[in-house]
Amino acid sequence: MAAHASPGPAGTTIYSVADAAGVSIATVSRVLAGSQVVSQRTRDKVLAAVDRLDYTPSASARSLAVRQHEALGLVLPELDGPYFSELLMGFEEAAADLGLSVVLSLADRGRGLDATRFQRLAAGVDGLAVLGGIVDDEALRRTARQKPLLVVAGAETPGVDRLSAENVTSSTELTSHLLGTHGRTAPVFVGDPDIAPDVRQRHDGFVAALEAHDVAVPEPLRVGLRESDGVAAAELLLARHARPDAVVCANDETALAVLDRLVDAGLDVPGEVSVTGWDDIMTARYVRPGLTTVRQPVRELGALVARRLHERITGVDPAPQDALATRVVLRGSCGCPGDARRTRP
Amino acid sequence: MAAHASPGPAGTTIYSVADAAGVSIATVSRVLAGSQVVSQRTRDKVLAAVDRLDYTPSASARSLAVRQHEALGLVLPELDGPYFSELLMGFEEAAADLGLSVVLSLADRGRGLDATRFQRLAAGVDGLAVLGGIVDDEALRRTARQKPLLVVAGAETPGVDRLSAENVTSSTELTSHLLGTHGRTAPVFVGDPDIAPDVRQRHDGFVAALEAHDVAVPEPLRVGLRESDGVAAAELLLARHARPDAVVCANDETALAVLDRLVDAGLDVPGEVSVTGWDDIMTARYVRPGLTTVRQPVRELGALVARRLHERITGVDPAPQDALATRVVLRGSCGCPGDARRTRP
DNA sequence: TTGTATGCGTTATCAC
DNA sequence: GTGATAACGCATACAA
Repeated sequence: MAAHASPGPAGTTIYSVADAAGVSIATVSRVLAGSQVVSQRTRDKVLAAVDRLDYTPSASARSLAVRQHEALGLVLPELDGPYFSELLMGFEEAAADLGLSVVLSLADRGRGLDATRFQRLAAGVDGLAVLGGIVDDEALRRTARQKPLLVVAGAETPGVDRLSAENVTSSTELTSHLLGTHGRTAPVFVGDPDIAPDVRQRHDGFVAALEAHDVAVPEPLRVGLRESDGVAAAELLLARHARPDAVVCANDETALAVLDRLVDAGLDVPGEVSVTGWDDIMTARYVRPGLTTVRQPVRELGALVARRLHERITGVDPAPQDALATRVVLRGSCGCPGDARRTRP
Repeated sequence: MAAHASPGPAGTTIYSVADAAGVSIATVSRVLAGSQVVSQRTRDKVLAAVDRLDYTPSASARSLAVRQHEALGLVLPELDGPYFSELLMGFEEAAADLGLSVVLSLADRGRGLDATRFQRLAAGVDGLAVLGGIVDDEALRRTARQKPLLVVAGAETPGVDRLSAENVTSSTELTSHLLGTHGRTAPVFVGDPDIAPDVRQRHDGFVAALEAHDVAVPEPLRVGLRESDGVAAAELLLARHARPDAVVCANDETALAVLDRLVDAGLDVPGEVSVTGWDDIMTARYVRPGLTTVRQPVRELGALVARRLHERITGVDPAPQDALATRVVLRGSCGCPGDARRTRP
């Protein structure tokens, strides 16, 4: 065990330092701000005092004075899986490079983030990014009127900017690959388009491909995005009289579970049925057959979001930005010559 | 596209509200604080004004006044893999429940977090948690003197509290299982004990088991914790004249890579060689044979850290806390009847 | 029940 | 080059 909260130099303020150095607080402030006008001699005195007293300026006092929090907010769903980690990493790194700290808020799956917490978060930052579908539109618009706000991978909302990775086109490409190259004729989409704008767009792309190939569009299997949802979907699929010959899943977690459950039930993947995912998480490379999926530049997206926020905060007019390009990654689960070895990122 | 930074009700302060409601700022403050002394009539007037003006109190002004940031800091390495996500989730959730926000700082792998950023972070929170091995001891001690600081899964540092999951005992248990149940005689440890206190403790447990079984203790294979490090380790192992019959890896990422590479090279796992990991990440359940590993209550750890920090901030004397218990998860890769189906969490 | 006045720790605008 | 001093926006002790 160790020292409890401490009597230490806790109450050290700019006044203490000024006293100790025999100067005014203005001078201390100047020195700490790196102003060039102060003489070398004074500077040294001040720095010595700062060091001796172990002084750190109060962040809130500073924020209050400069009218800036020098912080960015980020609202994410409970993050498991690499998607959110990556997004967060990209965001944090970019923010740090800009000298901004990031305050993070995680929403409970399902419930979303309540307006109060959201507002409190917004109050402590200069701008914030919110993953699509977590905060309701009304709260979003209200906040957007107060400070820079960006919705990531979300639905279009009047009055609020957004940024995301491309979905529709690559989903069409992926599905067409299944229909064309692998001659699939009865594909099904696993995922609930209403659960998230991403999923909706992926479904849209799926539908577009089917229509282009004159294939009847089946109702999507509306399940969530977790492993357990994939298992449930697989059971449903297995119970059907007419089984699909291709399962296009909304993300890798569900796809992996489906793949696994199907193989388990004795089906030949990709012989009888193709399975695809979305995200290209680590496990996608390790399973056999390797999971065909779509890779998104998630980290870059996170970084871009932070930089864009900063631009808006500093008043720079941000250049219009298209959705970030994604890439279909072909492995064995769709029917491609599943290289036994996996494709490295 | 949407509204740029906005002329909106940005400069709305408690004074505006007071004016609009025809009361003093003290009353506004009271209403917002939920004080019961104010009359219903006034309360309504104020609330109406707040709503009409879309007022949100300034976080920094409030912090300055109450001398509290109502925020917790968390310093993590760049988080990939579920370990950090889980820790973060547990931490954030507990913090949110306590009404605290969390500001996150990610350290570049290797370099650690520079003292300046660390200090800036510390200045904006009431207490912070740091993952072991990221910030140097000196900076740690200095900060610990100023405000509650907790090191998670770190080395013992005089004057700094810490909290972690159990490592040594479960590592001994795991290794003994290899030596006893599976009759292994030439195990090797993959991981650098100097890279992190966790790894050191796992190695310590490994060594203890060998000594208890009168097995010569080999030099550990000092590599990092990423997949690529595991690949490198596997190559090294494969090149040896005398190959080990058990590979105890410091975490799952490296273990999976080792497992994969070994199987690839034609070795029989677990016939010729056992492979084990640590963490029980998702992929561990999906590979064949399933990866034997150790599961840590990471999320609980994160939550515990946040609560403990809060206790110390509020002056509660925290009860002494042992390391959190971990659990060995036996799957196929050690030689156990690798249930083809995986063990669910 | 409500209002007045002061302090919180900085930054920044003036003078000197 | 340096020092008073006024904001910054809120909480709160004290009066009324």
